[in-house]
Amino acid sequence: MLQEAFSIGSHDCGDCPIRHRAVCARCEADELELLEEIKYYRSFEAGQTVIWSGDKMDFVGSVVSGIATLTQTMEDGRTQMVGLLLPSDFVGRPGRQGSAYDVVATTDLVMCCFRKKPFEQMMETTPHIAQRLLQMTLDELDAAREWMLVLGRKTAREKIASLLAIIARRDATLHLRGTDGPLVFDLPLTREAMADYLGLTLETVSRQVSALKRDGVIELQGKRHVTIPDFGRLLEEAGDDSDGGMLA
Amino acid sequence: MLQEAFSIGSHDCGDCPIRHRAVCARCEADELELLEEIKYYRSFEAGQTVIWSGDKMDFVGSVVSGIATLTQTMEDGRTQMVGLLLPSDFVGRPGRQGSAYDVVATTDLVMCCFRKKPFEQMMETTPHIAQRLLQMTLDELDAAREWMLVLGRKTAREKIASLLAIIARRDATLHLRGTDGPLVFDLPLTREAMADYLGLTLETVSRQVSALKRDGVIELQGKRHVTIPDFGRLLEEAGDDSDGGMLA
DNA sequence: CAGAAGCCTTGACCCAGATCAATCTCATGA
DNA sequence: TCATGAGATTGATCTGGGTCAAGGCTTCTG
Repeated sequence: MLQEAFSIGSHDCGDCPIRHRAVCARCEADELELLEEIKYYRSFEAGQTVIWSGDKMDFVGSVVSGIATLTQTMEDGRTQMVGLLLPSDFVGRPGRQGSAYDVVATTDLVMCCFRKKPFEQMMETTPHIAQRLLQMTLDELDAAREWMLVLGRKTAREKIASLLAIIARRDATLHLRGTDGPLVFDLPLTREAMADYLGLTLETVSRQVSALKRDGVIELQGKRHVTIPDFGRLLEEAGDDSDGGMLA
Repeated sequence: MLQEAFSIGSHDCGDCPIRHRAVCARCEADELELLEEIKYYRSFEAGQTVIWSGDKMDFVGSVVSGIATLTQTMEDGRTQMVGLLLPSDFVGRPGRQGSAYDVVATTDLVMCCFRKKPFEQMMETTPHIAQRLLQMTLDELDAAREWMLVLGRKTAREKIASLLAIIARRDATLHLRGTDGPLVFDLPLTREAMADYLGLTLETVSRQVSALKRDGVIELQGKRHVTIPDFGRLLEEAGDDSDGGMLA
């Protein structure tokens, strides 16, 4: 648990099959020592706002445990979720002033933070870190662009299926499982949060979830426990034979 | 013109008021010398595909002149534009294998390219470059996320206004003008391309452009020459008092 | 100059998803 | 135990934007 916090982001070290793990002793040893000195922890309760849009943001950091959402809001209240932060995800922009989004804790949340100034200085003396952050940011950019396709061109049913596929895949890789057998996981989002993610209303989300359940694409125990009997089928429903990279 | 090619991306050097310029002698002198040795040029005609989704991508580079689009396509043909590449924009992902999108030249296009391997080696020995790329990628990520709000939550009219605002602003800053007086520029996109950008059909784009014209928000000479008499009014129509950062 | 090919515009109609509203479920706690 | 309230579901109805279709405007080409 403590170990996780040493990571500055999702994992991707070449031949290592593990991605999205919060820690990998082999390739992060150097970062670990460097970051040790300037790090500290912050905890948030479910529902708490971690960062307000427009905040100064004097730190960067990564999620240790829990889930947070990244949202943008218009003056009239319309909101769009633009990212989901899961354990090992990085928050903040070295070299930039403020935040453009609200970051809200969806569950209880622990973050490992680094004061921004020292972190930036460290980036200059440790090229490895800048490159690592670049890789992570490129991944996020790919994910955001993939999501643009979902938002712009998919139907409500496809949107729901896409979101479920992404969460299911991420959950599976996080637990070092493949996507062959049935997948079981807990939905970390309310219907309303899903709607904000998908550019829909919560009623439409509810209807489409019910429809997917009725059609046997998913099974529900309660409102949050989801079973995907056939992941390939879900991908078809998502209109997506390729990868659902969001959160990747 | 040749000078522009030395740049590896949009400009942002602190107190310098110039952004989005392709070159800035002051702060890029070091990059210039380093990159000189491994760069070469490629030209494309309007309509040509620069990179196919899935290509190996053995180079990275930046746009010198002309415009290209970044698009994703579903198997059934639905397409979503996920980015617009204007002069000084960077293309490619150091450290990554292939491209996830199609890159298509919208106008005649000149790119300044660097073979990927040497470029990556150079990144390791020249931390400045990785950091610069990180800044650019963070900007792109912000832009992509801002666009997610447009795609997910805005009406057709607001979408059109948002796109026009973004192009107008980028055009103004590129020519070192403010956004106070009337803005005049050429639309670099067909109605169909706009539709692909906005997640709409070309008919809806046409209707809403006509409506904005009828309501005096924009003026049109021909189909492509646009005049924005009041930029603030346009931003209101976009549902957006803050910045339209896409392409920023 | 005529014809053709690309774009663009406009109209008529339709439907997926929004909106409005009622009800249900279930966890919490007095 | 029951009241409370936050989420979720479901139904009825409406509407913004999609779909289909018919021209219109330019720019090439022969």
